[in-house]
Amino acid sequence: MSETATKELAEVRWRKLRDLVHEHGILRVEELAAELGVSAATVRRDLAALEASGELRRIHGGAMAPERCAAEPLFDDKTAMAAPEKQRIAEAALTLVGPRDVIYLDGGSTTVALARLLIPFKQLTVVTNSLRVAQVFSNGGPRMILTGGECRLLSQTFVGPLTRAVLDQMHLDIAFMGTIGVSVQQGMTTTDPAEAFTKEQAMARASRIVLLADSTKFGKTSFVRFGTIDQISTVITDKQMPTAERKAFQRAGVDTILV
Amino acid sequence: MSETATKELAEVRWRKLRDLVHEHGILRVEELAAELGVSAATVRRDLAALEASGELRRIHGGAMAPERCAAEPLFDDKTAMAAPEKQRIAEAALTLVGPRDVIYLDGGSTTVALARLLIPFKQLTVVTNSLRVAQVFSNGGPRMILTGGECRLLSQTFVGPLTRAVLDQMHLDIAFMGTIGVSVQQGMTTTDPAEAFTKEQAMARASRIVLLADSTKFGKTSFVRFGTIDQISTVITDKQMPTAERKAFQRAGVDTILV
DNA sequence: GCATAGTTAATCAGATATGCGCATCATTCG
DNA sequence: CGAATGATGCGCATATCTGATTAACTATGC
Repeated sequence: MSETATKELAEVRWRKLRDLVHEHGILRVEELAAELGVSAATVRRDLAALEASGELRRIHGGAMAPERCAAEPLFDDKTAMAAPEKQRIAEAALTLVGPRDVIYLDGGSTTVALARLLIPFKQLTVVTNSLRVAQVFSNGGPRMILTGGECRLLSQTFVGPLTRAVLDQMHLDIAFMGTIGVSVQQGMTTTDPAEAFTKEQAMARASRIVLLADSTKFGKTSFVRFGTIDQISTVITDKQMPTAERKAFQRAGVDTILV
Repeated sequence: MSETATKELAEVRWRKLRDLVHEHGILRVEELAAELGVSAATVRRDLAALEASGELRRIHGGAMAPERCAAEPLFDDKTAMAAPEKQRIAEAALTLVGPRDVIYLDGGSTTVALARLLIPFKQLTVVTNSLRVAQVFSNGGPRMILTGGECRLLSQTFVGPLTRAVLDQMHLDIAFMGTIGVSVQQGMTTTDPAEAFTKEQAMARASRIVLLADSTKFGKTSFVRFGTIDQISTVITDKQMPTAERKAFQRAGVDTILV
């Protein structure tokens, strides 16, 4: 309630911070510190808070506006440097695939890693809505079927009602799904309704649903739900998966593979 | 107050890297290092990360854009063959497109050339069954809808019955078609029945059908017919088009554009 | 088939950024 | 007035990034 104008309130600084990052797209910590007249430590604390509420994205040395990375062909919310976990998750996923299965590969960098491992298995049939996955197989590999639909640039996937017409006609042995967030209460969530619709279509056609999600995805909730955890047959993640979530998944009867 | 004294953030460098590779198609590590002002080791690390997320492909000595790395010999041979004519044909085709049209781009190198010209026209809707066309627009461009279907490696297109479900639901202002051969007697022919089926589906939905074919295609006949010349509204070709065919097309009421 | 040149992966050292604990300062409330 | 609460800044330990060096690998020529 007090109006001491000597030092601006934290809320005011946060607002400025949001605007600065929004305007410049990308800024380093020291620039923000100089602009706001506070120390780098404070800026880091602020950035941590704002990242937790999803208003920006922290990167080494600074911060980025989330819509800036949306404009770029970044199709994963996390930095590409988190690759080793994704690679191990993909390798574990490979063991679930039978030699002549029909499998679905959702969009996301983890499924791209899996796709690369699948190139030698020519007897497989891979259904996907991901342009990146299609590129992986464009030199040869399994039989590939693309769902079609409208291209969503951010995720490099084809989504929307048109997808349904294709997916309706097929049966899938395993659907390997990615997600933005997954939690016990909210299930699996993603940012785009059309994306969620297409994910639902694929999962509805699959005998088994396997969620590929590194541990940072757990407890997160995005905008649109596309499934609940009891739909999941198996989840493959890394050892940093929170213990609480782990127990909840066990209770829900979900096989959990930690890599 | 802006100074370039501080080193740019890694994210900025990645963005430049993506743009450079997409622009040049293929680049050496040392060229990238010089352009970005960092060491070759850093470039290699960046390339590894970007490859892991499928945004480019590494090759010995450098990196390639994904749309060029799928070096299907036949497809690229066709690209190299008569490239200047194809470019001029594409430029002529561009003049037929209205600002908010819904157009179909068939597979083939000429349609890829046209697609490149269409990138600035964000208000267009482009429907295609060509992976190459999809890759052209993957960094932004018109609204893009991919038909889906089974991937035919040789032509890098998606074909077959599944395509029908998607195409059935839409209307196209102009369908820009490629072909293997076209003759007055046999009409337009191609090598693959599934490919032909998909071409028929697209043409059936289009108000106008524009054939993009360099002069070497005339008089040739391939395996499967997918249309007759009286279905064609306009044909765009080069000045070496045989005179006999030219007259026959005129008699059939086909507009002929020679470039 | 071997040798050579060029390229890459692995490793280490230096620089920079980050997270955490603690001290300081301001504000609030008893 | 004094203690409690909370925000801020500083210093240090840790983590991450970058560049250089070297060994292993690959492609090409002979």
